[in-house]
Amino acid sequence: MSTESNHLRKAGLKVTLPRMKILEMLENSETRHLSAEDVYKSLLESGEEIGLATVYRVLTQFETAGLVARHHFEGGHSMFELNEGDHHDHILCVKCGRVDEFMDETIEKRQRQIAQDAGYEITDHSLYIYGICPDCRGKA
Amino acid sequence: MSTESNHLRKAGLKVTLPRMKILEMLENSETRHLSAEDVYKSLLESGEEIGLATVYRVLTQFETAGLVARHHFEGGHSMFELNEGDHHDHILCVKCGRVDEFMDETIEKRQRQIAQDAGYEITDHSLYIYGICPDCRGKA
DNA sequence: ACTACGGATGCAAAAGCTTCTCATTATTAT
DNA sequence: ATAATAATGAGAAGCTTTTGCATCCGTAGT
Ligand SMILES: [Mn+2]
Ligand SMILES: [Mn+2]
Ligand SMILES: [Zn+2]
Ligand SMILES: [Zn+2]
Repeated sequence: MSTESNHLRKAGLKVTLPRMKILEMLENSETRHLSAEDVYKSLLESGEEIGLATVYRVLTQFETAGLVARHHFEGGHSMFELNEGDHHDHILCVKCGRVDEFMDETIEKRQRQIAQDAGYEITDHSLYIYGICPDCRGKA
Repeated sequence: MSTESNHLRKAGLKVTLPRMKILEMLENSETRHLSAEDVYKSLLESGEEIGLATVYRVLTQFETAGLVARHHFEGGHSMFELNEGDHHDHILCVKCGRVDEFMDETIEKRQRQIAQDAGYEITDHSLYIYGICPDCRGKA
């Protein structure tokens, strides 16, 4: 029993070839953050004939199961990353699309306080910092 | 010369009826945060025959001119609000869609520090807190 | 006030991303 | 192995947003 099959079973999902391949893709990808299209194309390149609709369905199921996190970076389309349990936020380069991660307990704490002050029961939050990355700052 | 026409002229935009009406709509709307569709429908209801494409074009021009701010709340579509000069972030109710605003200098400061530490030249940021608002917490 | 020009508008078509439909196929429990 | 049930693939459809193009309008100059 591979680790992947166990993850799927634990999530209450049948172990199918598309789900296994997509999970492997997310685990082994160079870039942690992938669009559905990215996953689909990478699978095609590695010879797997998996439909785009299936990629979308499976990623949504993974999200529901807590296996992946979905992000809405600027540009409209969803980006997915493997959920390794640790919450973090993102800082993105507007020139080259690079994505870095960070976690700041001061910010997290202030957010909880702000929600409380406003009378909200907080369920989630998203914080994106946009800028020009070190590599892109050099180039004209 | 109305205030609106001056705003438009100052932004280098011709004073046209659609632009005037859209600007008025943003100024007088009950809810500060509107989608393009919201603006379009409200204009129809008040008897103005303005095309949806024009609403989108004008809102984008207003954004470029700094007259409005565009936000990407969860759900995908863009939301617009009049830019009153003051930066602020948002806390939204996932039940009823209510939107509240806040500004926290501690968070702003930490964001600048995080960008600097990562070597990024910060250009922008977006922070959304999601939760259940005071009104919705009572109801089952 | 009249003209001429360039920009603005409206409509319909198209684009881009995502979801849905449905016939076919694969997985799981027995 | 079989039956019951869920998953898949292909394409159609859905939504928001953008674009092409003919027509219209605002503006600057007369
Ligand atoms: Mn991440
Ligand atoms: Mn606001
Ligand atoms: Zn970069
Ligand atoms: Zn609410």
